[in-house]
Amino acid sequence: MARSRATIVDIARELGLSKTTVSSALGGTGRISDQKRELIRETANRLGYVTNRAARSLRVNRIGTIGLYIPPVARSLAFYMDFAFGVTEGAAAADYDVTLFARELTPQRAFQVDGVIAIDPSPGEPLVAALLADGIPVVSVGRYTGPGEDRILGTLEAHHVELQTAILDHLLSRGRRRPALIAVDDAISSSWAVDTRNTYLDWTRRNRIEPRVYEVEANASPRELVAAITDAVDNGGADALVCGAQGHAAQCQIVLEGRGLTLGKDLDVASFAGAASLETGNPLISSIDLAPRDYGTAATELLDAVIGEPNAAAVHRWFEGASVQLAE
Amino acid sequence: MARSRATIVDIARELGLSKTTVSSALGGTGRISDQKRELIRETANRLGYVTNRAARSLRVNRIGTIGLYIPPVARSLAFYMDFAFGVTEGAAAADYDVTLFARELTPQRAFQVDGVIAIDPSPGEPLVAALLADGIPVVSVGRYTGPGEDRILGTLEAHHVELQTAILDHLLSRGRRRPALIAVDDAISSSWAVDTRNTYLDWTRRNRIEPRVYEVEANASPRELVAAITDAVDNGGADALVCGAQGHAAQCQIVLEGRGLTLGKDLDVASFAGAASLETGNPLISSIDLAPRDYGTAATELLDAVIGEPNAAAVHRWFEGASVQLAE
DNA sequence: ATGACTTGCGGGAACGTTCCCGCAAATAAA
DNA sequence: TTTATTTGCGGGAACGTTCCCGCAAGTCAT
Repeated sequence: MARSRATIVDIARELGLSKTTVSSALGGTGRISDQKRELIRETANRLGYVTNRAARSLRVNRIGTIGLYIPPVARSLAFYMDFAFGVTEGAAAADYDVTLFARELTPQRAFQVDGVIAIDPSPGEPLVAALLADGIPVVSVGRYTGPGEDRILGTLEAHHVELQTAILDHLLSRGRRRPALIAVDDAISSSWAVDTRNTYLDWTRRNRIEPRVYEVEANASPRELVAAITDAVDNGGADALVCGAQGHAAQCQIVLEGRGLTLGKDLDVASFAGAASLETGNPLISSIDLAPRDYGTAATELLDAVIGEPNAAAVHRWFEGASVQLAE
Repeated sequence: MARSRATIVDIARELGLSKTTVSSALGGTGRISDQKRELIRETANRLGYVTNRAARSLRVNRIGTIGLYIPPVARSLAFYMDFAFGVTEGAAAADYDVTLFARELTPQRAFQVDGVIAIDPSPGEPLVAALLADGIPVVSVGRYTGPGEDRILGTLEAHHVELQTAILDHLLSRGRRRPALIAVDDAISSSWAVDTRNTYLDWTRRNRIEPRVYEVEANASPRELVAAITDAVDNGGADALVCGAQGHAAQCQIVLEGRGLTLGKDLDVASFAGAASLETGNPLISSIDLAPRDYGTAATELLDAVIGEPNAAAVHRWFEGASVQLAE
């Protein structure tokens, strides 16, 4: 297999020391003279030593790995990809590996992690429920509701309501009194989807505006999306389109400009999920940058913290990295 | 931490047997009577036993984990997401975990895997080169060229040339003699990007057709894409648009229909990367379904095979799961 | 009956760490 | 000087598996 690597005893033998000394020198523990510690470190990477995680795990009873669960319904969204890489980044900093959880995992695999991050879990998501039932530390990004929800150790949320309200208020300040919401359909009932809908409805109620909600599937074909847009503009009389799903604002732009309309003048377009390059970079489209990468590392940090004290009370933390880009 | 689980000796004690017996019963090795083997299996999952992978890894000198490397330039493409989940699926079948490799990995982490799958590596991709230099078994999906390329143990490729040629031939059979290629720009020089360009150019040469190549960035803004499409149709006189990047065909459709053109009549649109729901499902758009999920599991199977015999000659394997959907 | 062979199981070492202890030498306090 | 205390290091067990043996009892051929 992989050519056998140098171990801690190889280093010890090389220097005429004991493995205990080498171990504590490398681990930063114990009482070792500074010169000796440095010497050990040098020879360690001279010999190409890399610590055997299996042996360490066995000894310290810690896996050194966190699981990442991404719901199947959303797998095609680029947001989750960036989030995933944010997680690996944060994990590397805290010396964790990240393993991908497919939906159907055997219970076997569930125990090969110190904890898991579940992003946008649907209510009662079976995998999350199973993990909770087994006592695995779980951090939910977005709120989880369902069986075992009281065992969730940490929840990380972005200020969706405030950010989205800021965009709606901005549209209003630009004189748009008939903004329509192009929403993803209810099949995704993550707390984000729920918040989005409620924020819009509450906002219309507060401002005495008639709500216009147009539903499309998360992975809608362009045809369906165009239909929704057309419906909103022609029949609904919308003067602004607010898109829930990533990528939709870009499509709106193409459709509207194809019809000879000018963005920012005839109509406004805004995006609630504009993290990807598609929406950002267009100064005419107000959008929320969820900063998925940072979001991911924040989730890892939270998980690391709650793994540390597994029977503390549930932690709720806000992610402050998201921001809103207002048009003009 | 995780509440301590039953071990193999717990089972042995419970049944008055030795740990050796239990181990071989569970592992399917050794000589054990069938009743006893069954009895052991029963009590194992009665006690909720799950094998400690750290201990096993330590003993058998095998990690039980494969790394998955996805190039940063392409992270936003849904194709890779599906591919990744295909990998986890195949990995689970062969009892591997899958860990995500961020670009900047410490050498430490590189040794915590039995092998890695690199999808669409750019020539000389530093991470792949580093892995190869360290003797880690690497399977490349798409061809890898660059330092250490002779140490690549396996390469998996789809029949891009044949599939793409089939689409181009089909366009020609429909009377389209001026198909334009909307290609991703040269920043992505994976073998796929190279093949795509060459296939198109070779095909135009063979058929004595003037090539029309329009470059956009992989993550082009809609504005840039629209510009390229407009350019191709208005200035280039294209009668068909062939899209290299995923999602672009869908945008083409919107733009063209927005201009009052009818797909399949006034103009044809085809996609070389139509795996996502955006392109498929539209019978008017010819497209290649790369079957990313199956592609991923095939890659895992290949990796598993080459890990088995690390000093065999390099294996090249064709992925047969991709298919082409022709319009009409 | 005697020998050869098979079946069913157990003892014990080893994988590479970490961590609890112990112990000598050096230093500080008395 | 004597007595504490600190500093620097090493011995050895333990984590949970797997795997090489060995050994008794049973089966079969001679």
